[in-house]
Amino acid sequence: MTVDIMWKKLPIKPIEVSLNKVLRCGQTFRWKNVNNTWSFTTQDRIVLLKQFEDHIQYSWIMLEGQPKDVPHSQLEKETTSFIEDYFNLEVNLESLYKNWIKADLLYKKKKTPFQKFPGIRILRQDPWETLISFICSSNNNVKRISKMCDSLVNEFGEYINEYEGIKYYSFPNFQSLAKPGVESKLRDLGFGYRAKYIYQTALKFLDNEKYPDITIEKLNDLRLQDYETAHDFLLQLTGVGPKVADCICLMALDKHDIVPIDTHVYQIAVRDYKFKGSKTMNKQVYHQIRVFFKEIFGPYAGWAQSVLFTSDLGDLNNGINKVEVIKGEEETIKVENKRGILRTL
DNA sequence: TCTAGACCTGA
DNA sequence: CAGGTCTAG
Repeated sequence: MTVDIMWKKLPIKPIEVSLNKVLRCGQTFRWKNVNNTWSFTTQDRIVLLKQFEDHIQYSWIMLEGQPKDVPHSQLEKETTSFIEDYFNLEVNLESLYKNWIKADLLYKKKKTPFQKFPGIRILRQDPWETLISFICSSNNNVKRISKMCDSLVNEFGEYINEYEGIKYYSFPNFQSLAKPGVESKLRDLGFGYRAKYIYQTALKFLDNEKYPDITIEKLNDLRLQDYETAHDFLLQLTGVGPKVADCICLMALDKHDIVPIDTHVYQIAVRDYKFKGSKTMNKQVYHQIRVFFKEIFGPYAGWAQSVLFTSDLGDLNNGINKVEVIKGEEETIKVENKRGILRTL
């Protein structure tokens, strides 16, 4: 059975969103690049994206066996809404970059990463998915995190449909991950000690007796709460420390000013912004650096940080999500790897 | 309260 | 060593 795909256009330039960077810089681990088309699943469809010079083409494939009586125009509207929401398109990135460049040039003599890496924005991802993905990220690398997220949807998600010979599944809900045996299954899949974290966290959402306060509704509601409330809530969950909590705050809960401090960002602060380094990374230093970056870059400091992080990352093409590439058309991103002295935080 | 070590796995 | 967290003392 062949599926008809109708492509639609959104007038967005690469300077506002660079899919190749945004979808591979360690915010999301689940987009696949199949023959130069990006693909992702929501709960009820596969979303497809393709970037061009002055627009992005998008399409979708519905959950298999869906009733056909929903008008095409409505499905299109839903898909557009998802894209606008997921990519935070109401935020004008170009004007943010202008301010960041101005601020950054006070610290840099020549070009800043913002001039070399346009189009990097923070996504507005689903809180539950972001929570589980970033539990996987602890002491881990992008390639393996991507592989783990792929295992997660294939093993525990619901089947959506097929595209280009690949079967797509939705991201599993907490009920699926709280079932008996999930932990050992995750161990078998190579999750290591994170298997326990994920299972325990899912259990807390399931067990309304012991944890009446921990529900998906409350998690989603954190978008409307202040940062401290959100941060404290997340710290209750197993496998979530200050760094992972901040990633979730920034990438799912609309806390645009929060800069997650990891080994990388710490080094950037010391190396490029003359932050007075301390030997150990404790809670106090963590807080100091976050305030430090917020003072430099302002209310969207978390967004700015992702540009710095990506420019420092070097090879973005290291994930497993690149499925197949048309010969000779691969976009190569050349970056000198500036990683200096090492991580003795 | 705060600081070292252990912790899964794969490159 | 990888975008850390948990635990004991």
